[in-house]
Amino acid sequence: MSQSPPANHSPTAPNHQTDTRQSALPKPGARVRSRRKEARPNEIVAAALAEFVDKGFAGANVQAIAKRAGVSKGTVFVYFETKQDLFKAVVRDNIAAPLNTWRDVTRNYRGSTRDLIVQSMHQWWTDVGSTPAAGISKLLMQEAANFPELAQFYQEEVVAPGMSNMRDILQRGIDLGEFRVMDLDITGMNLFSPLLFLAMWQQAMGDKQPICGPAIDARQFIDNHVSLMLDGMCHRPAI
Amino acid sequence: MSQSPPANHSPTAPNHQTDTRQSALPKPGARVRSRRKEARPNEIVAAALAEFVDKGFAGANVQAIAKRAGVSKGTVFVYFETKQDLFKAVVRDNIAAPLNTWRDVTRNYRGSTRDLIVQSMHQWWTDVGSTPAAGISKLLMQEAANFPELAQFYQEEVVAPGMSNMRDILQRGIDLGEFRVMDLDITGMNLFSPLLFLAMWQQAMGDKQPICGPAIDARQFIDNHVSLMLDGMCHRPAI
DNA sequence: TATATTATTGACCAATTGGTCAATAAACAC
DNA sequence: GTGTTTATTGACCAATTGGTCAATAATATA
Repeated sequence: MSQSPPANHSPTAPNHQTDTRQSALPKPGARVRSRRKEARPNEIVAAALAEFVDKGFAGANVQAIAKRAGVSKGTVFVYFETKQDLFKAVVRDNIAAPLNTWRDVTRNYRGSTRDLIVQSMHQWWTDVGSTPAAGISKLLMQEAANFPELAQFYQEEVVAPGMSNMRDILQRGIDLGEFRVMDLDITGMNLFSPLLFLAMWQQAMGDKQPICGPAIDARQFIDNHVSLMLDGMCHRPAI
Repeated sequence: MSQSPPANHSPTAPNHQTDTRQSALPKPGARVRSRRKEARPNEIVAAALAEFVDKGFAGANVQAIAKRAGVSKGTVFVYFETKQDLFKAVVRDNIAAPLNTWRDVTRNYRGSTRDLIVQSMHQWWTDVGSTPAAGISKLLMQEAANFPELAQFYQEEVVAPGMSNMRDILQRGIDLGEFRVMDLDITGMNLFSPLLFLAMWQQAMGDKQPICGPAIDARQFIDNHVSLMLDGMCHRPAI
């Protein structure tokens, strides 16, 4: 039996939990063939993220991914059985990390819920919305129908916890007497979706004039949005 | 020179302005070959919309599009020079119509701006957000980078007019003394993006539990959102 | 240094698919 | 009917590409 090469990957899902976003590509100067078994998966996943976000699943070219990772196409298939597996790894690896750090902001926060919301949103923008990881959202929006299991994974691992976090924040505001009572789920979506939309939009349009004229400034956008959502657009009598 | 077949298409852009969304597919019963020169482009565009929205540009299969349209692959290439041309036609044809009818609501409206906003948003949801045409947004979000000219077209023909309409509405509210002064562009985006997001989300996730648990009801979503944006989440003293 | 191990490679294969075109069948003119 | 026109077709081509695997070069070991 030709039980040939490294066969690193456990049957389905290799677990390289590392945040791939800033993993360096291999030094280009070196010998023609370099051996970097440990580092390979992350390098490949990082390269694949860029390619997939750029071209979508079907449009992405494995050879191009390999090139970005400084590796031959064969190597890619050593570490990932199929293009689909690679895609799944990309999604999985880029989803977990940011969310957890984001949720930590909510717990043991001392100030007003208004400030919590503002800070939490800025935090999210810094950690996710403005990073390549935001491309995952754009990507999944397109590919969800073709990868139902990934869609469900995303649902469970990102959407549900995210919504839960939003609910916690809103409930906190209600409990502290800051907010009036409202539907937590829908309000959470109303509150958060503009941010998500902006992130996806900027992923899609890049530096091309986003929405209109000058580029949207995320900080201004968030501050304005929170101000509207909390105080409303209508005139308010001075209290 | 073999100047062979129909050569219907003007060099670049055939102008079939019809709304393709409900154009019927050809009757399946009939002869094997039927000749329907006039109807073909719309049928093909309609079929292509579904396929492109489903699979994305690269993932879409021309043969599958042809099959959906009840036509052979060759016929598709009679009416559209390349797959890219077909894609452009799909985007162009599904963009123009809805927006105009939407803007008409704004002009000569008599009631309060609050009601105008509510009605306008429900209108948009009925005419666009809940229809297959909303898939175009999802589609462009993914393909914009690969079709810069289409992105610009979308920008000019949809985004800019849409934003302009939002500005008009907000300005109306300010002029009538209903709203406080605010940044029209950013507020317009804040106000509208949740709807766009919901439309794209439902396009992506279909009937799979959207966002959380039970399916989001668009009407409730819109009403809640408007209520928040106008009155705010914070307690208001009774006026 | 000599030998064994294994990560990496690139030539190769098979399947897919965008696109072509001569043949054909439907409509039309008479 | 007969002949002409033309919309439609499906076999076909060439290029692309996901995936394979024996050969190879980098280590590890002795």
